[in-house]
Amino acid sequence: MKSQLEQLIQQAFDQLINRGDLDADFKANIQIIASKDAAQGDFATNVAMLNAKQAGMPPRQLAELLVPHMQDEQAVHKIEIAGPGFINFFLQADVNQSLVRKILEQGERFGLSDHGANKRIQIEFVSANPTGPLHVGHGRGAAYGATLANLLKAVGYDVQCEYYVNDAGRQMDILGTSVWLRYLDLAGEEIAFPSNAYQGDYIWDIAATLHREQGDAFRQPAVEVFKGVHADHPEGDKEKHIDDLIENAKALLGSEKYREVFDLALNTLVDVIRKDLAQFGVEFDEWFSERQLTEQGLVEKAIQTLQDKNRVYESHGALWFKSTDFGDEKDRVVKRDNGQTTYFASDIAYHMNKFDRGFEQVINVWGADHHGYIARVKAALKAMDYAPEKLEILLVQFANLYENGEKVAMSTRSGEFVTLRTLREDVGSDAARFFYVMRKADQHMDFDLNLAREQSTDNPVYYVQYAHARVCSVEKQCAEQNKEIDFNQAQMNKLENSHETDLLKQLSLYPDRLLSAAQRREPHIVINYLRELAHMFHAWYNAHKFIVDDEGLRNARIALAFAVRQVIKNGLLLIGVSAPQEM
RNA sequence: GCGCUCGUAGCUCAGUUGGAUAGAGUGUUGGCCUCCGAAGCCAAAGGUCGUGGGUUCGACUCCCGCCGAGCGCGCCA
Repeated sequence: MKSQLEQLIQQAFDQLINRGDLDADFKANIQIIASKDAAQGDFATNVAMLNAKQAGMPPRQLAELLVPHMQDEQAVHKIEIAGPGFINFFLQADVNQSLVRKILEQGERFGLSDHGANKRIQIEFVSANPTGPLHVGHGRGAAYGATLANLLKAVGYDVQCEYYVNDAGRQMDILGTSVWLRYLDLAGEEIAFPSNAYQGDYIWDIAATLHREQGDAFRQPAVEVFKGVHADHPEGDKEKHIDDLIENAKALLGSEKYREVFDLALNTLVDVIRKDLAQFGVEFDEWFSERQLTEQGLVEKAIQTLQDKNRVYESHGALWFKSTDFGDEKDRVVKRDNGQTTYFASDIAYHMNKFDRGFEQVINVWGADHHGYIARVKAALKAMDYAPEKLEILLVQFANLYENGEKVAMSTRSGEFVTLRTLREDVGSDAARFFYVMRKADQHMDFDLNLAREQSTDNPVYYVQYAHARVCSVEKQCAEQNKEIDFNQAQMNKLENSHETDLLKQLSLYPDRLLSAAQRREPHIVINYLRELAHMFHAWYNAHKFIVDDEGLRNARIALAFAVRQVIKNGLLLIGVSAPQEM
């Protein structure tokens, strides 16, 4: 409807230009909004004000000139000029009535569009280090990313979901060594477990697997393991302590066995993460390995490319990328003085690789604590002559958990964190997905556990789901009362009370809201829409009986109720929440 | 100190990218089941949109200062 009105307005401007009322090079700026108040029609435009200056006349005068040229649109019943120069459109009543049939025909396809023109777009999200199970902070990124991916698919993009597995680097060495130390403990060695190692119980589990499958094959005497190792905290430096242990582990085990322990830990955790996400309704098309970048020489290639373009220099034995030339606040090391490439170097190679794989648009969903990296990654792309605007970095703020009015304290390293699994088992997948996406992603949010758990009126998830279940219940009632549902008998023009016209209008807005949510990367728009729709439905349900004797009215109302149910289901599906028949 | 994000009802948050009288949920108060599911509905009350300037027909929205909050500023990942 909006685009039809847009055309109508453009035509009116064209005619004014033809008549000479406006200059030939006049370019109209057109905006249309859905009116909030029924007194202001169904849609309104502010074109008269927006273009008044360019037209060289007051807004109201421009509006008076435009309106006579907007008469030949069937769907429009009445056009009014109001206030400082708003033009309000009142639609014919039957415009939205025919919409109900359209929704019922299109079913799950209602609301979808081909706006994205099948453009290839990649969205990378979660990408948590596989050093432990996912926690509730990752959950928000997972829910947000998955919903955004669904939205982009819904409006016609060819979407690929990717998880970047950080399976290289020091953190992973700490993980492998943590497992090995626990294993040594199980094998009977006296082990003082480092304060900086991973403390969680899952480390014990992996160690136990290793011990069960390999017996003492990986055992080394504790004296050797701790030989020449710096003291741990608080007497010494915990970072040096763990680094020394890693060195000893590599030396004592040899590269092959070390890799075995490392891979066991890695694979176990990636598997745990994958299953966690799957049970949360989040699936990835690709699990992209960081290690693979190094092994295939892509990191070296990236650095070489920068070198060829003269974007790097040496200083203090390290290799620096001159990112300040591209908007970063300081230059960054890509290769350390010990010859190792940095995480940032991998990231450059990774992003090059994304575009080399042919994606026209790339989206990264990052935790907000990473916002400092945006400038340097974009700088790298610029330096490589890739278009930095094709990389979109969306930030997700952390969610603070609240229970009984108190903030739940969390810290990853100490092992005191609430896992995503725990949350899901606690409040349920539906509530978790709904709550995470309910708030704008770049805002801090308070996640109220008590509320999410609650199966009551307070909980907005149930509120929306309940509307869906209620319609299902009406359908059942019809069967029980032997009232056959026959939409051919429906007299849609009998839907004339304000609840019904409000609902019809709300339904008509769905495709537009979906598009807007996708374009703005703001899935919470869909949730707000569904809450509004559910509220209008509940109000209607309370005010009017659907199963009435008048066959024409009864079928019309049931048709409308079914349309509402369909749209609620479609919307819930997008955010990964179920639409139950009963609850 | 510098940078990023933010400040809207007692609380949690929206506000259609600058539009008409700033909204919803929750909480408080009071109503609505002989009726298709009360996990619902209706009503009241609650605001100097942190603050002071600026831009214009028009500002919660854009610009600047100040106050306050969170995050980031490694040859870690």
